Amino acid sequence: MTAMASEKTVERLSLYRRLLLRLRDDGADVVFSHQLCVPVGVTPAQVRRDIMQLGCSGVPHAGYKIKDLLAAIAEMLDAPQSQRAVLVGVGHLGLALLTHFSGRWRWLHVHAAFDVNPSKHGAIVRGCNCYGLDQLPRIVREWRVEVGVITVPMDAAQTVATMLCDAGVTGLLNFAPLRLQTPEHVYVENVDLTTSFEKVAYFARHPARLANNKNAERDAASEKDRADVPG
Amino acid sequence: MTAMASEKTVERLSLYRRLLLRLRDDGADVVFSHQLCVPVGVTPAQVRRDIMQLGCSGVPHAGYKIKDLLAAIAEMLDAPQSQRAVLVGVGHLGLALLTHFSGRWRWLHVHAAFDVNPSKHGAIVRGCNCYGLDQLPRIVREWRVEVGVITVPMDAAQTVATMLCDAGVTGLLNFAPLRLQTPEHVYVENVDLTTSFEKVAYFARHPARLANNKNAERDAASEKDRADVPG
DNA sequence: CAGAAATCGTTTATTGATTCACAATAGCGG
DNA sequence: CCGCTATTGTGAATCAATAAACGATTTCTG
Ligand SMILES: NC(=O)c1ccc[n+]([C@@H]2O[C@H](COP(=O)([O-])OP(=O)(O)OC[C@H]3O[C@@H](n4cnc5c(N)ncnc54)[C@H](O)[C@@H]3O)[C@@H](O)[C@H]2O)c1
Ligand SMILES: NC(=O)c1ccc[n+]([C@@H]2O[C@H](COP(=O)([O-])OP(=O)(O)OC[C@H]3O[C@@H](n4cnc5c(N)ncnc54)[C@H](O)[C@@H]3O)[C@@H](O)[C@H]2O)c1
Repeated sequence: MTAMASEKTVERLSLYRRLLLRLRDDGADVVFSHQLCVPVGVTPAQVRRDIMQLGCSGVPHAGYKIKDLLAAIAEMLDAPQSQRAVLVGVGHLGLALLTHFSGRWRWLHVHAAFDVNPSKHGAIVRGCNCYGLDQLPRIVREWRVEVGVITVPMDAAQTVATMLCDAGVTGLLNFAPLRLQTPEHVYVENVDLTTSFEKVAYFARHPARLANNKNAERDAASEKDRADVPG
Repeated sequence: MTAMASEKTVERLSLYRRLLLRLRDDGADVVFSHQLCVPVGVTPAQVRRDIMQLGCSGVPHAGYKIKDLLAAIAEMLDAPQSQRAVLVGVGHLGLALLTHFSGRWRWLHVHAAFDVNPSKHGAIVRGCNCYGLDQLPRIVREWRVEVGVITVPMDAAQTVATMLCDAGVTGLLNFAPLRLQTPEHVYVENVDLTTSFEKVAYFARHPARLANNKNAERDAASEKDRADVPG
């Protein structure tokens, strides 16, 4: 059915979804491409193209049905049955993530957490226990866990990543400030807060703005997407 | 002197620096482009190009002086004197960030934190106090704070962003799951953990890998950069 | 000292994503 | 029922980022 989406496309779909959910809760049934483009920071054409890739069709003067879009995005992004993740490193950051994400989604469940520190073992948040690292391979294998979240200190990150990959995960969300060496088939998403911080500091100091999602506002406001036929 | 760097370039420079610091601490004096490219996930040519933009020169066969590179990166990324940031929303995530980042850099100081909840007011971490929101405009203005970190719940994020922009910050690091509306001249870096999570889940489910920094390993290993002259 | 090997600097191509442009289409008002 | 307008769908053009290519340069080795 739908072909493989690119990283950028997946990012936008995630944003569209959150926006659509809010619109739906506000009572809207349909939406136009120029409504979606502003908060995501792209042009209406980009939105239409993304929706096309989803396999959805709109109606020229009537827009897209929000229900259809949500269903199509869910089919693309969410696991058909259910998908499990584990988190390793129940420190400041790990605990914040667990608190925030546990039980938030039906289709992606944070199944367990791990830490070397025995004082962290036991129940952490509802539906998620913390174990010693020795339990990791068994639990990941038994529950067919596909996603690993790494929130251990830098020095331990590579070891943990290797354990997770060996145990069979195929996706890693890495918060440690280094690039992990992983097998070819494992997808790694690095959330590098140090880099993000340095980026903001740099651009905050430089008044000349990069294309910073700002141009889209203008585009949508004046709806430049339509051909302004010359002559 | 050095021209404005692109977002991607700044990201790579941040990574180069951390790598170079480790190499230096291990006693190295010089480095080759193919050593830097692997952990950053690019080709040697890209590394050379970045270094060129820094205004540094290497010596064929002898590599680049690590000291020079670090100095050039610091000149590009770090504020000449000192730069201040504030954080708004001392919850799980905010506290994790404060603990991690406070006092970590000479050139970028987390000067203060803010929260609506009075129980959070007072000293949080060494060198960083927490105040009520009413103090925000005054402190940001008086200390010429340039960077604001937003870790409040989604519903409060836009209000906080507006306050910060009005008070004069020119860069925002936003952890709330929405796109902020800000004046033209303010740079916003969104750290969208929900999207990151959904991305990993998606690609973990899809064995066909995207260009995921993996090809660079091969390139560097076999040093394909050199012309393999045909005939 | 000469020739080989490695590495840099830079120009040129490639790639992939985004935007533009506009024909096709459907609602809407008279 | 008929133009009129707003909006979609999509091929072509543009753009930015990356990789390839290769001559120039320097060290190293015999
Ligand atoms: N907290 C932040 O705001 C922040 C910002 C940027 C980067 N990071 C990175 O995120 C990671 C975690 O940061 P943090 O602030 O939560 O650190 P933290 O010290 O609060 O927590 C680390 C946790 O990992 C556990 N741990 C240590 N070694 C382990 C191992 N081998 N296996 C399993 N668990 C182990 C520790 O017991 C601790 O509970 C670090 O790599 C840090 O560089 C954090
Ligand atoms: N914690 C995570 O792992 C995580 C993950 C994804 C996204 N986020 C986002 O990060 C933000 C913070 O998450 P959190 O887990 O730290 O939440 P939290 O509830 O633990 O902390 C929020 C803090 O903000 C304060 N606050 C509320 N309204 C405020 C206002 N108007 N002005 C100043 N302070 C205010 C609260 O008192 C609280 O201390 C949220 O937007 C959340 O969606 C967090």
